[in-house]
Amino acid sequence: MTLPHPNTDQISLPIVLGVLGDPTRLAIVRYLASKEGVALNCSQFLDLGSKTNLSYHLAKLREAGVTRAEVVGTNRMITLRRADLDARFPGLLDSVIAAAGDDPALPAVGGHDLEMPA
Amino acid sequence: MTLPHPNTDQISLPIVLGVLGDPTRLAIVRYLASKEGVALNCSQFLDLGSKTNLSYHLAKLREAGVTRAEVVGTNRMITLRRADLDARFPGLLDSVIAAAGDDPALPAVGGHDLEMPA
DNA sequence: TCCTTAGTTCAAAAGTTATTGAACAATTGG
DNA sequence: CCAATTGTTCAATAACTTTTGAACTAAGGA
Repeated sequence: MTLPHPNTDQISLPIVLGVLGDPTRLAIVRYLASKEGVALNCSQFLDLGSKTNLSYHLAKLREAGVTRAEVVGTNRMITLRRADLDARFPGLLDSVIAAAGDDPALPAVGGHDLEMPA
Repeated sequence: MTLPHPNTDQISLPIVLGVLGDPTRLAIVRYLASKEGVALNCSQFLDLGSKTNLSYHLAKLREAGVTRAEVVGTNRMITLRRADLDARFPGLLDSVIAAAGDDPALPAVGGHDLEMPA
């Protein structure tokens, strides 16, 4: 009952960039980064799309090696693979997240501000 | 006879990431970065695809704001918009180029090594 | 056991992107 | 002017991506 993830050395730059080049997925990553250390389940992201659609986007992120999904009961607890991404592409994730933080055109999760925890 | 380019403030993060999430375009950017300061014309990239196909990819890069194309006679002299990208997304281009430099799976231009000028 | 919750899978539809060749335009040099 | 060079545009096609709803699985609680 574990989901498939690429090893760190299998993470591919063009695939990661392509996966992040979608506003919904960028919003997911941005939100995960703002809640680093906290594992979130899929329903936290329902603002960004339908359940089916999120399942699709979260699978893309997982298969690209951007996120990790752990099965806990009926939940998938999702985290950013920050250490793996930093090891493979130093500075990339930070600059993407910083750039995304400045962008008012990107969708956001919840009504809640990204900086303040609920 | 000038080609359309976005202003610096119109450069969009998801569009830039999406555009860089293609091996051919990543190779173009990597090669431009290795020849920074030098303006290249399209035929320098013919290793990466047909003339038509390169015209397509170079247009994508230009429209995303990643490159600048200046019309000089029948040539388009192409440069990286490094200063604009650095201003808009600090650190992003550097980390992408550094990561791409490590990746043996990416296509390369010419037989020539990226580090040594011809 | 039955119901609910969480999420996946499947197939279809819609939309987008990449690649190709043929035709075209603009400039340069003879 | 004529031909060569450089690159674009167009239409077609192929391939991929995104989105949807309906059906499904698996775990947990009453």
